[in-house]
Amino acid sequence: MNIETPSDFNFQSTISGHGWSELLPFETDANALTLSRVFGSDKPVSATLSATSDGLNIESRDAAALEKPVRHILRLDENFADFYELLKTEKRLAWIAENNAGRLLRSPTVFEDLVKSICTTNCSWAMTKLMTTNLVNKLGTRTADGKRSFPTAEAMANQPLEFYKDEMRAGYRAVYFKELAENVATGRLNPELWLANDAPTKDLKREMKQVLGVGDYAAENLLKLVGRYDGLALDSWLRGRFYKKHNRNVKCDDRQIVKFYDKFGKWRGLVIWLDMTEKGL
DNA sequence: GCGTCCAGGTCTACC
DNA sequence: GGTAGACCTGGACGC
Repeated sequence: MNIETPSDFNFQSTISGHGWSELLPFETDANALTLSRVFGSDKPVSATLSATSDGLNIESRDAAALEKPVRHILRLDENFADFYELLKTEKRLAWIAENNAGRLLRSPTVFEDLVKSICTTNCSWAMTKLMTTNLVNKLGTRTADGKRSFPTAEAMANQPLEFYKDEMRAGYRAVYFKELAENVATGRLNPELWLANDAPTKDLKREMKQVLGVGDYAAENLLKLVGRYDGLALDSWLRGRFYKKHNRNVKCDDRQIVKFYDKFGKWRGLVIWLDMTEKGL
């Protein structure tokens, strides 16, 4: 099944724009230039996405039902015209609009992005991949072709604390996942509402930080994934890249980094991410 | 082989 | 509101 995509959509840029495509149930095929994953959990179905000359192909036994979640994860309905217009003020960032970069791959649910964001905190990327791989492979629903879905909050809530320590290898984060899953499964917390929340970003960020394990970095990363880019989501990796690219490889205060990107206003979080991930750095 | 450090931070106690 | 110290894990590194 083929679906239309915006004229400024770049499939490869979207799936390789950040590390999410490396985390199960996402899988990429560098040779075939495809993105695959299992959608849904009650009746999980596998799909493989690839760019075509006039849009995007969804290869799945239930492709029609997947158009909405596919549009969501690839941000096909998000408008980046203002962002590309703003970038015209800075010649060195022209490559972003030229490559139609900026759409950051996200999960079908905010819950999945929330769990994964916590998995990125205070550990190497290898550990993040290990934790998410363990979670999906040990708790996800298996499809007919042997793939696994991302587990539901209910499935996670049913697991004892030991699962997160001994099976997922989440260490001290175990209590975070257990509590989060129970809160979502019982309806005390509904992260999906953050997508349509029209409160000021600072208020939404404060709400996100109510979740145990979510601090400034994780909250600002989540804000980007729900379409708000005014937080920088500074972490050690991003700081290191900034020092190298813009400060002669010398450490500096976060306030200097914030000041550097302040002129990009509500898009500053996206600008710093793209600036720091520019090829050749 | 062993010890130390650190990585895509956060929480709590304390001031 | 700002800061110090603790916190799981596993890979990299030096010895």
